[in-house]
Amino acid sequence: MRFSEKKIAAILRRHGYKFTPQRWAVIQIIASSPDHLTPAAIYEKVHQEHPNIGLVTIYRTLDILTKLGLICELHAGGSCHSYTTAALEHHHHLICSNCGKVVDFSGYDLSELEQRLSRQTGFAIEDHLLEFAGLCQACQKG
Amino acid sequence: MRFSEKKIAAILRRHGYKFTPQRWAVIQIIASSPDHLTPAAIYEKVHQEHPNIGLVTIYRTLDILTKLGLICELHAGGSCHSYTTAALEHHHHLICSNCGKVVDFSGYDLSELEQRLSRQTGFAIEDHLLEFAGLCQACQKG
DNA sequence: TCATTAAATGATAATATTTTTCATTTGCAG
DNA sequence: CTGCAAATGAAAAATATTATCATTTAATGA
Repeated sequence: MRFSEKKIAAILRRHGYKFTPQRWAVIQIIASSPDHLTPAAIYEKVHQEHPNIGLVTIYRTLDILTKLGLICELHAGGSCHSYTTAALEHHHHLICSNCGKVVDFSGYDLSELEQRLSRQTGFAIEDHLLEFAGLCQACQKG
Repeated sequence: MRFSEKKIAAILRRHGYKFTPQRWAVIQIIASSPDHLTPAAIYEKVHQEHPNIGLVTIYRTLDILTKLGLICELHAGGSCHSYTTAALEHHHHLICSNCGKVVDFSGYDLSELEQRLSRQTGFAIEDHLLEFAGLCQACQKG
């Protein structure tokens, strides 16, 4: 588990959010899954342990956690609203288009390109998205 | 206009699709817009000139055009199901998160990184997604 | 520890988005 | 021109997302 309960609680509180069992449950489910999950899938999994939790809470929680950078939204590989746990440092993703497995990678620096684009286009670049999709080793054999 | 009617017709037919006025209308609307459009927005615009066209046809057409590479789906900048016209060569996107304007850029080669990742992870990489988001020059002033 | 309060929750309903189905129409190959 | 497979439009079904609001709860400070 990448994040301790205490750390998560602190991060939430620092930003004015409360640390609730529902939010903790969502984080745990996402962090313990090697692949990416849709809101519905997260709901189902969380629901097993916390039968009272509502889907709406899942949506609200996902919004907050994304904003805080505790989870990441994925886009490549045909998964438009799926979430995976966030690493502590800036990173990018490699996604299996068959089983959904997510591998983080970092150490690839886009800032030079970003500066070039900024200079050429006048854009004030705020964010970027870099994802690779393909078949993981296991799925290639299948 | 990047694509001539003849060229589009040929591409569609070559892949076993018919060249219909509806499809042509969708392509024209997307190609003539500097920003990216959601299916609903495309529907509205197309609907003005072709009042009989249905939203379903828009969805079906977008699927096909995406598959053929004639249009691109965008993801960054909070636009999850928006489309923009495709350039002929491989390229990436820079998107204004305020007005939605899309600027293509090319000449940035990710194949080295792709090979490195492939080697390190065993993935058979098939595709990638690289998008930048920020404020365009005009929107920075506003 | 306990009372207070603002934030969060769950239930429900409303909205928005996307897909299915199917009868009818149409592009286009022969 | 004709026949046929493919495409369309309309309606409905299925999904996904957001809004509303009464109730509950986490966190603060006495």
